[in-house]
Amino acid sequence: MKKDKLTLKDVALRLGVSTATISNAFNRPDQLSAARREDILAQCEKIGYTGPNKAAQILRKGRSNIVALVLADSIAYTVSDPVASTFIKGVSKVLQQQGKHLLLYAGDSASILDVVDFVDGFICYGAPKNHKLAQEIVQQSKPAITVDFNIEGLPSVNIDNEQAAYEIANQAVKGGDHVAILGLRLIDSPTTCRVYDSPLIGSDSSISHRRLDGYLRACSEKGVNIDSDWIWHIPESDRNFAKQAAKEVLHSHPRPNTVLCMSDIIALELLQCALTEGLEVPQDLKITGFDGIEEAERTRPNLSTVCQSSVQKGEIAATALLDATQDDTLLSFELKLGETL
Amino acid sequence: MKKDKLTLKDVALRLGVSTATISNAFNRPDQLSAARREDILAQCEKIGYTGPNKAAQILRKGRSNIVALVLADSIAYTVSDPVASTFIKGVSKVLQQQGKHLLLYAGDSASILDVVDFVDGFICYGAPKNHKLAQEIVQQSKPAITVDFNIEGLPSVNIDNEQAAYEIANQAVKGGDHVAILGLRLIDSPTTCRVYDSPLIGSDSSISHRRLDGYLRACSEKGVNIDSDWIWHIPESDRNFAKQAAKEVLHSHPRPNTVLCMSDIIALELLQCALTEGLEVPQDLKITGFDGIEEAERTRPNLSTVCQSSVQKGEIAATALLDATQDDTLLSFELKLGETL
DNA sequence: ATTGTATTGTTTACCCATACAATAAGCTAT
DNA sequence: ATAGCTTATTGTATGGGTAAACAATACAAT
Repeated sequence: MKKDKLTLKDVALRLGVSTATISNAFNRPDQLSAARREDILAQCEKIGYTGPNKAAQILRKGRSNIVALVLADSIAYTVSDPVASTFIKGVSKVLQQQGKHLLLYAGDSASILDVVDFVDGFICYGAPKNHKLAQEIVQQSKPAITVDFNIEGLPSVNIDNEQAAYEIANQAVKGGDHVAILGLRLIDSPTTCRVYDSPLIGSDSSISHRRLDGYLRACSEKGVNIDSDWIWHIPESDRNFAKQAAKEVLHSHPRPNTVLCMSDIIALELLQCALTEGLEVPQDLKITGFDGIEEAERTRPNLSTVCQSSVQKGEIAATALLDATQDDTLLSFELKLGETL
Repeated sequence: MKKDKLTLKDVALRLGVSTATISNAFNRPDQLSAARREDILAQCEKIGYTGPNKAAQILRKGRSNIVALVLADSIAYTVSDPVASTFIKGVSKVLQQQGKHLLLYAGDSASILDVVDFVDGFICYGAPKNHKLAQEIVQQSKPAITVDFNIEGLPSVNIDNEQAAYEIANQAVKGGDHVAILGLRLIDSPTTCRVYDSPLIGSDSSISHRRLDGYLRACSEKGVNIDSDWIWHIPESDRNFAKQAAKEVLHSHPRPNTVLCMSDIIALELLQCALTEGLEVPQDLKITGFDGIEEAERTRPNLSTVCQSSVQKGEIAATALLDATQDDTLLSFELKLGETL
């Protein structure tokens, strides 16, 4: 079934040429005559040598063609998140075109040390749960790029979250409305809860902060005040957490008539809860989402939300990484005004 | 920001011990005294040596802690498929527990040659589009395991698709019903179409064949005949392809009153089309799915389907791979009788 | 004092290939 | 024929580390 793998040396011996020549035949066509090169490749094919050992190449060349995608959370969580998996889609498309491979790296891992020596670069999607991880990545000399968050020293790809949140809130909120916000990762709590006076987590540039700022700016302009009692914290964009928050909002007194949600998943859960409880949307309750996932278009009523192209984000991020771009990229977004307003 | 990376040799020189000792301090605690080991590790920490270079370790040890997950299709497609991404969830959970890393590998790639030298093993999820790929993997001496398909020479993880299909069909089909089947990857066509007399693709053990066999057995037992005109081919479990097939079925004459779908995605598209067209489910149309995805529980009416735990499948596959299990694993399934029957 | 046995640390060969300098061969111009 | 220049090929140092064989030391038992 399997003979012990041939090495470059074996082959060189067998063909009576130097190892350098075999290596050149595979890697640097300009270093030898075309005739000999073809001859060598043909012979290799015949004896079953499929090319230089990749592990050795990684060591010698210092390049593996592997790009690590560092996710905000666990892999398990990420692949089931429609926004994140769409992002991966974009990334993988570009990587495949460029002959690169994709290593998924959980953002709650202890350290990147066990891959940093061989991966060609890092794409960091969303602030890793483990802050140390982000720090480690900055320290490295490997190319790296961040998406949906910023960290001093690395280029980033993002939309203007503050502006996007402002614009959608602007569409949703009317003077005199009673507004609640269902936020993502606002405070340091593993469970869904109202924010109250808890200190906000994450840097000021985190997307949640930016979105919150945008929401508040829009409300403020309409003369609507939002007390932190009416801001909910949801630990991750998970349906169950979202559902719990949704129920709390709907059962709170007085019930808000407008709810700004920091993700479509959250908004859809809220929508479903509201319908189940017999509320009329948008008459009794206006809802906005964020992201523009496909599912949000299929619901009845369909969701009003901020659409950003996660696929494009992935493509841009991967391209920028491979090109070693140093500048931040600001992507566009657009509002989708659906039937929940 | 970054000093040139320290090597084991540098450190050995600096600490005045041999490289082997430093290596042992990191890898084989039993090879030196605890005191010295701690001293060395402390010193390393102090001078900023974080441990042996992983690229070199991969070459020398012949092990990388990277497992390649070879997907049936492109990565882009796979991550957006609920079944596949749930599977990844299971795989990644186990790998992370074991300190392994996950490399996503597209099943339509040209070859595995560019990773085979360094990955520790392969998990093949669904028959790769590129048949050569599967062949290559069998040829390797690396551990490998297949999921949702079989290939001579590799252990597999699967459910009894024939029996599962038989049982759900058995619940759905009554004597005198007019039954259609919406099948997945049955023939060699890139578009949705009726099967007619086209030759079936894939081996006899492919899940689609097994499911088809199960459906037909159940129908046959009820005295229901299904002509191949009433079997549709859908090239992949994609919503658009599914929708197209759904429409064709609903507009065909005479319209079937029972449709057996080889995936929940297909079934849900059919359900939505049917409702949109004003049909009553299940009065006018009975529908069965396959897989048991979450979304199928949330629809109204919710779907009758075969539930298999993709997470578990992933866990089992990863575990079996790491344990180098050689036996096939047959997982259980269960019927969920929802409101579409 | 001598031998035997653990324990600890070092030497050395090896993992597999690539980059670069050096050599050899072929050719032109004088 | 010789110097000078290309082009094709090879020798060798290097990438960073590990495993197995080996040497050295410490200590107990004889």
